[in-house]
Amino acid sequence: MFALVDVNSFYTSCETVFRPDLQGKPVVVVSNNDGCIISRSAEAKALGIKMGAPYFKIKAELQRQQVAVFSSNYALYADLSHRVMMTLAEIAPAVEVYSIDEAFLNVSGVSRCLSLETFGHQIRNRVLKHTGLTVGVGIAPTKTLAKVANYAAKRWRKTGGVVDLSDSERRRKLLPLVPVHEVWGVGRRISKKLEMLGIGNALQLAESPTWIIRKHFSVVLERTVRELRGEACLEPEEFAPTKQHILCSRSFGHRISTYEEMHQAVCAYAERAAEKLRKEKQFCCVISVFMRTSSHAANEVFYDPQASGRLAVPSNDTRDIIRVATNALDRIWKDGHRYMKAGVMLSDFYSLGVAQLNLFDEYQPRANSNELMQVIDKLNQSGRGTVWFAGQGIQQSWAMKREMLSPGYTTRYSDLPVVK
DNA sequence: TCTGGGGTCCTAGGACCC
DNA sequence: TCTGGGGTCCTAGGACCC
Repeated sequence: MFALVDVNSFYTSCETVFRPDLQGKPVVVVSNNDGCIISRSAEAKALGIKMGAPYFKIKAELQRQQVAVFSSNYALYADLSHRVMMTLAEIAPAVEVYSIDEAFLNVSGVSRCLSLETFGHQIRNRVLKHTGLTVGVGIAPTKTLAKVANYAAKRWRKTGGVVDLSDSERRRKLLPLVPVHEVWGVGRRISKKLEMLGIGNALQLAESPTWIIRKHFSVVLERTVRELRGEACLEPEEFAPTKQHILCSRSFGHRISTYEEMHQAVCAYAERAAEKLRKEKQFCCVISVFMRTSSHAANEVFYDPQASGRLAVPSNDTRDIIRVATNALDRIWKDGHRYMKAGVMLSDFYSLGVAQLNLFDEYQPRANSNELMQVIDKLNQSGRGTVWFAGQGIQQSWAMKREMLSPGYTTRYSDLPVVK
């Protein structure tokens, strides 16, 4: 039995926890670079503000409606997320963190002690008390059904934020009320196709013959259908699987047209990617770099090249990653464009000890690499950027825009809230 | 002027092997 | 008239998730 717990309007809720004056008011959070809307409070949703709307297009309207706007403050969200997950870990037998604001709990066996619904309310109360955040809880025998239950818990007030779908009769009543595009794993394209086949709600999807699904779609949707019927296809995951790729990419605060600036950005992203790689305790062989101009600029040529390079020996040393990344950049750089974004991707990972050394390898791993990287990571641990490689520059005129950033309430001493 | 940043999995098609 | 049968690996692209 699974419980899916997720925080209501996570990013905006994080902001209002520290701004009680904004509770009950329309609040939104915009993406990196103050690009588009990525989180809305219930009041903002009620005003009809759309998810993903470009901020610059609706700025005037937001002002008129007196909507509070915040730049993304990931340091804050990550910290509150961690607190939520720790709280869940105290109550539940097993917690699988699924995203920054969601976790699947394995609640098998709980019903022997107390009703699952009661358990759901205990979770809500505890998280609210510890973090000031409100969660929804959906309980069911499969992950997909737990998602459906969670949707219902949010959608209908009278549920009190907890829905238990362990009873199959209750599922038969609820599933027809759930539009097919709200089902986990059914996105825009698939829901459109399903609707053309006359499948409009979750019950109709659950009752579709498997061969029809396989004829028109892939095994992924077949699994979804089985899960909706109550047949578990997705296991609880005890350990987070190791990543296949690590990507660091950003849009720039303004368009870049000089090689120097691009070189700095690629160095900075390579450095950050290497840091993530070390955090995963992995080593990589392949480093790719991409950059692109705006796809929205109608009268400019769209240019989005990509190049990659390979290390002979797997490494997670920032110096190796930067060397290959800048080398790849040199192969794709072209003057005369206004670039809006770039990124560095790492792939082909190896764990410590399993790397295959090249028989004729003349590059031996760098001496003391491990120790040096450890020192750097430790220095940068609290508040990024204590030490860095020269390549990424000091000024960083291209750095992303975050003009409405809230304080680091829980991650920075100087920003601690003061009670007067 | 101005449109995020991460990830996953699956499939099809091509190159290549015997 | 007519050209096997079975694989693997890689890549690009498409779908989805948050």
